[in-house]
Amino acid sequence: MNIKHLAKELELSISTVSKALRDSHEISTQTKDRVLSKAKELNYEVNPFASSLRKQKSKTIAVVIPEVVNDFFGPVINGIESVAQEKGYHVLIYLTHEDMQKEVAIISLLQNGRVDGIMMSLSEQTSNTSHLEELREKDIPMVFFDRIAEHMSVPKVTTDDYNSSIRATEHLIRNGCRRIAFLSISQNLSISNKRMNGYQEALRMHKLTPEDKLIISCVGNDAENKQMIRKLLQQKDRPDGIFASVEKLAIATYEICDELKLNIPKDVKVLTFSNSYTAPLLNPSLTTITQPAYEMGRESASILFKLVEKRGHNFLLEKTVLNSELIERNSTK
Amino acid sequence: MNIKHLAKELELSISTVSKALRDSHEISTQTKDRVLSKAKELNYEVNPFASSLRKQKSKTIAVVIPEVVNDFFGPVINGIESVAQEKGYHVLIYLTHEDMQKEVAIISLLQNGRVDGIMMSLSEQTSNTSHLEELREKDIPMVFFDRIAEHMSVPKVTTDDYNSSIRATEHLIRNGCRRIAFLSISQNLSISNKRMNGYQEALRMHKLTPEDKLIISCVGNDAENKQMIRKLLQQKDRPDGIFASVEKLAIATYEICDELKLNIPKDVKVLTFSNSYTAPLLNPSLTTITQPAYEMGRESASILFKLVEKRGHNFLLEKTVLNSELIERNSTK
DNA sequence: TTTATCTACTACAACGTTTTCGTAAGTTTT
DNA sequence: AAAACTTACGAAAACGTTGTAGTAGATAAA
Repeated sequence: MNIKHLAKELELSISTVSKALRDSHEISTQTKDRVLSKAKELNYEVNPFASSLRKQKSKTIAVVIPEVVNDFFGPVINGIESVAQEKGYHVLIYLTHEDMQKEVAIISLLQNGRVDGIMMSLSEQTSNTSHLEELREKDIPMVFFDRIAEHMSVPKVTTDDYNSSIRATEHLIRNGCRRIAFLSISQNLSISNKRMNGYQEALRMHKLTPEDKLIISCVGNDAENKQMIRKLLQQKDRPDGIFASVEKLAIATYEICDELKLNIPKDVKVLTFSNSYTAPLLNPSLTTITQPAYEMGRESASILFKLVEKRGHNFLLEKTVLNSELIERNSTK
Repeated sequence: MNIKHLAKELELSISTVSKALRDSHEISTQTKDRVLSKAKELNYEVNPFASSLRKQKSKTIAVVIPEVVNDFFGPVINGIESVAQEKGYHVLIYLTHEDMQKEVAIISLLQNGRVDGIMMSLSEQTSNTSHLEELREKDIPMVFFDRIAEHMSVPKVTTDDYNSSIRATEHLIRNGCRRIAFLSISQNLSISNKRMNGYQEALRMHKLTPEDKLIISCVGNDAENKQMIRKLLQQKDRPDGIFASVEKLAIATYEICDELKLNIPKDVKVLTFSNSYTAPLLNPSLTTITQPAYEMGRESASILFKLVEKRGHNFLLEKTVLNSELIERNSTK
């Protein structure tokens, strides 16, 4: 079933049918009705490739993210997908698995017009962005969210990582912590640095001197990270507070505390960025900084569609910052 | 940059260039080398729409699932994506949000050849499958996973829901439960029914009579479901064991127990199907039946690709069953 | 030497749309 | 009544590939 067949059935030209289907003013109402009903009868559907080829538009966007097994990216995708569904767009998903090589390969797949726009969140390992600059030259609209490339002139949607980290650190200080460790992930990642800067600033504001050895760079696999946390907590002058920059490090901390028979929050208070809905049910319930993940997906997708639908909107090159929420629970009591 | 331009630069015909790019034996090695290096130099990439239009293949599959904010579908997508990446396929994602109307709309989008194959898991609300039969007629390869349509002759990948439910129920009985409630989701869903049947069979095997009022159908929203669980646990002859068929109902149960000051596992033991990695950290740690989600994604994607790549493989119309694991923790001690 | 077989290329017709440019009627304006 | 416009349609040229069929020229077989 193609438009040619449909046209023959209707004894009309292909052009007329095409125009009728797209509700052109050049076609009379009766003809449109005839065409539409015949199309439904034969259940004709336009061929997306022919259409995309001709119009040079794919009605598709790509979402490039590190992983999906994660309480943050899940709701983000949800938000993106909901906007896409409203706008009649399709969503391709690509996972980098925190691997820069994979990220480069994926970006190179997207150079050829397969998608009208790209939403992305960088991998932990991404240390330079030349692959993205290259994409930039092809003029494919793009939006960064959460894990952004700070220096690129592309719209960015983030949360208030710096400020919420200050608030979180102050919360720990207020609840009695004096030696607070920070579990960081990649130093490539803007969010990791922002969060760390907030942590350090809060310490300074409260006359506590930031110590380098209290900043643990957890860039390895799960087992390696756990070993670093174990070492940290086995020291004689172990920290009395732990600020994890991502959820998986807080989970690891819980496991290590269990192993070392350290009581949370008595021996050490724990707090993390997390969107897990099981945080309130953990033992003890976990204090979190929770990001508006769904809204972030919706917001960044909306920006992308504005960019896609009318080019040259350079005034959109701003940064959108959404606020995270500090939810105090028993792990910092 | 298209193949025409590239051909002109090389002073070759379009056909020659096309064949050289696709490593045809008709082209000499020197010419191939020239073409490849020139293509790289001008960074030419083949237009996917022209190619798909001509070849009637999209190198794309669709994944249609109820939601993504969920510890089960996350790893499944991961598995699917990893196979797709190996095979050079693209992955479109569509969320039904457990809404049959949306599912129908999405399926109708996929009728037109946009994808070479479809992987799907039904929505809770899907009560009939006529929209899928229609798709079946178009001869688009399809694989069901987890939430399958039992009666359709399409390859299906599931876990051993019936058997693992028997094991889980027996575990509760062995640990002293005599009045075990089952929290079911949609009665449309094969998995829900299988799980319930396993539960009932285990009761019978142990001479416990299944009671209808101990089967709670949680088909509403979160608040409604909680209300049903609250009512269940407020009865004078409340159950001493709860078997939740999905994780969200176990979480709700935890919350209600907290509210009603009921101790898990002393007052009531709780067990659920779940893939949450925080289950061991909950208060108390949660006994789960854990499905091999990642493997399920990989397995079903592999089957789909076999179907896509060589049609007529009707011997693949089997059902693949993977085994879930019962992980005993403190909520059933 | 003639005929058959390769080798390495090219021309061209699809694939199914969309859109520009015509153009016959019919309608309105002068 | 001629000129100018509208209305409703159709022809045909893209969009960028791929694969079939064809063809020179070279080599091998008869």
